[in-house]
Amino acid sequence: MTPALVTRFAPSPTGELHLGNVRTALFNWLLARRDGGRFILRIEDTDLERSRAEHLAQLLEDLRWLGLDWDEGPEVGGPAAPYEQSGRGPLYTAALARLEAAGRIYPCYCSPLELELSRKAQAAAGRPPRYAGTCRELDAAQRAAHQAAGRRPTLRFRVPAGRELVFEDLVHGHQLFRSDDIGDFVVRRADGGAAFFFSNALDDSLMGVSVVLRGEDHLSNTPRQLLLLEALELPAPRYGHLALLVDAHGAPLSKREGAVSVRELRAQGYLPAALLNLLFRLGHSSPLQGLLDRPALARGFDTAHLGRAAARLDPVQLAGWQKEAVQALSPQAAADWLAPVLPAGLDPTVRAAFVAAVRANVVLPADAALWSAVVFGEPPPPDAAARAVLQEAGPEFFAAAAAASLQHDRDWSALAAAVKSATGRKGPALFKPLRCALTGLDHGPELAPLLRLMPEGRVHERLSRHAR
RNA sequence: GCUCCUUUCGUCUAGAGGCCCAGGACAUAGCCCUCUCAAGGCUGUAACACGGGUUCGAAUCCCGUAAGGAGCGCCA
Repeated sequence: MTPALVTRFAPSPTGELHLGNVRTALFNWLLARRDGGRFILRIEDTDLERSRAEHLAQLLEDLRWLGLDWDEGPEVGGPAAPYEQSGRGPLYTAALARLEAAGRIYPCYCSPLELELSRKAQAAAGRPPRYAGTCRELDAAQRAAHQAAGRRPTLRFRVPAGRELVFEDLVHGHQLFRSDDIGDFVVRRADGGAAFFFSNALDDSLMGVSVVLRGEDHLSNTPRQLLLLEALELPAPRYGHLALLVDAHGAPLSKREGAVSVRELRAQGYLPAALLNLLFRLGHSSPLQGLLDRPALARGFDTAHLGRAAARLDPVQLAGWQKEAVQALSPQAAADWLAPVLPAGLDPTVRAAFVAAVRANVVLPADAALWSAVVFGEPPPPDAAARAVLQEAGPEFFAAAAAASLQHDRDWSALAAAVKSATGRKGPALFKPLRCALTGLDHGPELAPLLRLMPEGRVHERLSRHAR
């Protein structure tokens, strides 16, 4: 039997989840779901300084909102618990002891300042800024002297010389790196905490992760992790390095580009389906067209179709998927989605009618808020285009319209017919001024359903305003 | 600086030597529908970074160049 496919998402709770991370999570999730495998959520909170409990809570909530559920991880547990690295110290200590016994690591007493200076000197000499190996061959007496001086050492991995590290990347194919290009790296910090390369690779192996889809920024670090796992005699997962996501201007995604955090997008009213469908096609292609639900996305996911070039996050494409997602909402879901911008305590039947009338014109709830104001409250003052139309029609037109509206309140076709016979206007010359007077805009959803929902007398009031 | 990665319409991408004077989606333009807008339908504009090879034949293979990115951290 083939071993089950196990993927994972391993964020660190140091900030808000952004679309780049979500895409990584999504791809791993899709892969597991497609193959009936397991999806693990592991929290890399070894940086106590920056990891925050509220970030973790938000992270879990954001993932659940998106529908990316995990089979093992925080709040659900699993055979490899705990799933927060902050609770896995003993595992790291044990693995470090094995490396120590095998002579694969050594204490390094260099201070951050010394290392910084060393890197600068190397850069100035045109050499790669790598660890110089200062503490590599210290004898017992030298170590004792450093200890006596009160220095707290880091532990470094002794990178073997002359090795070629080879692996098959799921995205980039055959990869070859030379160990001679890699300096001895830190596996345990001076404060006793496990370093990223170490804990990350160890946990993947310990948790039985079989495929790791991660950002391309880890590609050239992969040989270190391979070396580590080899020294530990642990199996390595297969890696696939995803091209990075860049912002609308082609610059790397960063915190300063505000609108990419999931929380913000959610607050603006973007739907999970829109985000998921956009991300599914960023750096991944599929012959499948149109809006797909999560099971369909999973069925259509294929690592063979992961792209190698950086993908640009285009707000216009996001809006496109959002439109599709809005159109695909059930009437009830659409009503729930728009509820926050509608008057409180609105009759459910009225609410449903309003949502049905307006939804084709709505991308975000803020768009519906405008029509809500038009129907249930006070519309914004006419814009320039509407003012021009109002002026062209003139007060006599609206006097006739206002008079007609007394007989035909909230009945659009009857009202229009009456105004038509009273004024002789027809077509756009008839409808446009009425629309502008009623809504303040020269465009928008069909008027008939909108008028039916308005309070009694409101139509007359708005038409009268322009009768002078 | 060194190592590695990347480069097809505005954007996301298809394309794994002839099926490609390059296909789809979003955006955009026009038309239809229509009281307007949106939605929907139809039609159109628009791309192989550049230069050399290899080959009967290259978007696809090789080599350079350019541009962008990543890594080389006691950050994850």
